[in-house]
Amino acid sequence: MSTFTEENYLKAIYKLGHRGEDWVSTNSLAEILNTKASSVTDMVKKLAEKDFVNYKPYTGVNLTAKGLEIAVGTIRKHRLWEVFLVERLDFKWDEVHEIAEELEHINSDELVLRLEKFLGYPKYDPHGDPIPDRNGKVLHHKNRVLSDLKINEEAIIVGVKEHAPSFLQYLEKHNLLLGTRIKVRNKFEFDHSLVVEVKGIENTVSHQVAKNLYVVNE
Amino acid sequence: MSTFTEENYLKAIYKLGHRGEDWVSTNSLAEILNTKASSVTDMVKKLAEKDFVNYKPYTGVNLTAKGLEIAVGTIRKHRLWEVFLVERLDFKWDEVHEIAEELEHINSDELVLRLEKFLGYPKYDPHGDPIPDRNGKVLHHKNRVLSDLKINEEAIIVGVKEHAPSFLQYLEKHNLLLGTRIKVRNKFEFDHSLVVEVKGIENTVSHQVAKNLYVVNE
DNA sequence: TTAATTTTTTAGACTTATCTAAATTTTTTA
DNA sequence: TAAAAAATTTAGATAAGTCTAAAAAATTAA
Ligand SMILES: [Mn+2]
Ligand SMILES: [Mn+2]
Ligand SMILES: [Mn+2]
Ligand SMILES: [Mn+2]
Repeated sequence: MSTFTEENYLKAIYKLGHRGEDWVSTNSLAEILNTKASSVTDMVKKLAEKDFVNYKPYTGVNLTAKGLEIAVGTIRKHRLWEVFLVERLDFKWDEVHEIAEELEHINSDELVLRLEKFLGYPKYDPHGDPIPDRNGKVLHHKNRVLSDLKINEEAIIVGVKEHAPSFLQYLEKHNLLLGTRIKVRNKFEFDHSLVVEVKGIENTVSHQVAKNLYVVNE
Repeated sequence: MSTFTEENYLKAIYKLGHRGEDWVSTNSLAEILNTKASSVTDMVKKLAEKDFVNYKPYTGVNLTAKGLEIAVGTIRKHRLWEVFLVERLDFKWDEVHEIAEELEHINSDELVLRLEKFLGYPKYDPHGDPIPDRNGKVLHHKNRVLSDLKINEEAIIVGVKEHAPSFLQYLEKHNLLLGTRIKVRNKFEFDHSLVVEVKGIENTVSHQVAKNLYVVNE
């Protein structure tokens, strides 16, 4: 069994671990968990004690198989609940993250399985993030972002890298929702902004926005 | 704001307070909260500090308006989630209590309102218990139990006083689900058991069962 | 390659919720 | 109404998770 706090630490380690480095630093964890480095050191020692992480002093931590299972399971619950909130309770995609942060810690395997069935076995959450299956398998294929596209390339928006409500609201206002087909009309060297065509209308998009939108061709 | 633990204490005080006494004792709380009397004493002092309860040493506690609001709000959430689990996720009525014990602590007013709407504003939970409305109003009218009926009286089962899964499973096996019309055919002085007619079939029911089934005439 | 800076850990303290054992108060019994 | 029993509170500890301040280690810069 794992607590609310432990699940949040494991999830954070998972997310940082997938940003490239194989050892996640104390400081980076402290930052995304809104806590202090000294608290993180204490906590990761306890997680190592329970065999959820490997901990090397002054180097960092990474997940054991046991820790990975909990982290992915928690993310699976988070994303399934987000689908429920948006598709069944009519929440907007920028309103669900905080609530899902609580719901993800409800522990009942049966509940998750039935929720998943009720929702029709969704593959992605409202932000385009893949939902791990019951065995912990996760699809990973969102490698390109809008700013990677060349002039005249066409693509479809499939996800967001940044999840801040303000960003999601911006996308909604500018018709840049998931599933939208876009074409790059122009790119500017100066500030890396680009002009995209959305439903026949041209729009200027900043680099800040373009690098946070996942796209696929066709 | 109130924590998981505080909400459980307030809910317990509410339930015990509605069993007659105006002051709820330390020991009775310790029993239903599966904790020790000394822990309860510590906790109720903190609750009094926050103005959730009135506390009189050696006498007991009762809820303030603030405490009552939290208690009823928590019960409201619990029962709405139970409806969701049974009606939407196809859980059986004896499987939902433990999960609802966790879900009831998710704090988002918006979530509760939308869940209630999604469920079609149910008035009762799967065990026949009334769901408090958004203003904290609760319907209370389950005064009679099966054992109160006289011979030849007819009634409909509308709720259970005991919520143990084993009792609920017993009722299911014996066709004594909510909404069932029954008629008392005989009553035995000796052990207070009674014979009831259910869908044309006669069944013997123990006093233990009969006193835990809420009924209404007509 | 020493000095300065940054990162990480340790030490000691605090809060919440719990426990056991002992003390105190209330209730019951004789 | 005094003694016995039961209920309740207090005292002192513990575990989880957090903090600040200080020490130690690692990294970067001169
Ligand atoms: Mn989210
Ligand atoms: Mn999401
Ligand atoms: Mn219940
Ligand atoms: Mn119920």
